[in-house]
Amino acid sequence: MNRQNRLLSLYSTLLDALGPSHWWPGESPFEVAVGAILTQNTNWANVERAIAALRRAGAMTPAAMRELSPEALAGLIRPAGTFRVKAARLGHFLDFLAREAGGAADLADASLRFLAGRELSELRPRLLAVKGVGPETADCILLYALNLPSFVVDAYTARIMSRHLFLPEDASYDELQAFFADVLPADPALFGEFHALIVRLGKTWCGRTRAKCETCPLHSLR
DNA sequence: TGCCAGGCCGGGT
DNA sequence: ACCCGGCATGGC
Repeated sequence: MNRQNRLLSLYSTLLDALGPSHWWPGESPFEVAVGAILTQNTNWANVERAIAALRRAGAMTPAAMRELSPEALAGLIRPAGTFRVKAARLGHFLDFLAREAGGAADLADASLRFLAGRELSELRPRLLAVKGVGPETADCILLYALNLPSFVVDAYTARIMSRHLFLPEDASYDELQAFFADVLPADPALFGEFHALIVRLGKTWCGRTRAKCETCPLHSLR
């Protein structure tokens, strides 16, 4: 079986076992992007507390968040962990948005409409140039906030590909991304659902240790 | 009680 | 081009 068929077969197995994902959880493109930064190396349950605090403070638009002092922003996102680092990273992302926006009106709502219609090949390098936005965060923003077909790779992807499809454990981000993107149709809905399924599988069965490996829905595929 | 979670950066080899 | 320590909360 070729790579495309193996990946599509993996995809249907996951979809059958877990059902559709309804991802990324978020009320707006801006909130999705904020969540992508907050979830770096962090449990999503803690990110939700931080997002709730930002909403309560009325800070879930670029303009409103920019009004906060770094200390105030850090205080609101404290439950997400590494909060001083993440407050600075959100600040850099807000600066990026302000540079890309056409005017103040663009920053007043959470739609990020002013980024719609850009080319993926132009936008990705610009996001990667933002301090605190690495490849996974950039791809999450591109895919889930802006609906552009950029395949997202994370720790679960690396583990699952190495354990179930025998890719090298030390495969790089770009290699893993190309493994999917080179053979799958560049469809944001497919990319989004595929990554969501991988994370949901990973949370339950594919942690750093192999404790639950035996009961994984993919175990029979090996 | 440690270990872990949907990474990334900066400084050192 | 890698390798590593730091960042930090809350759950199991």
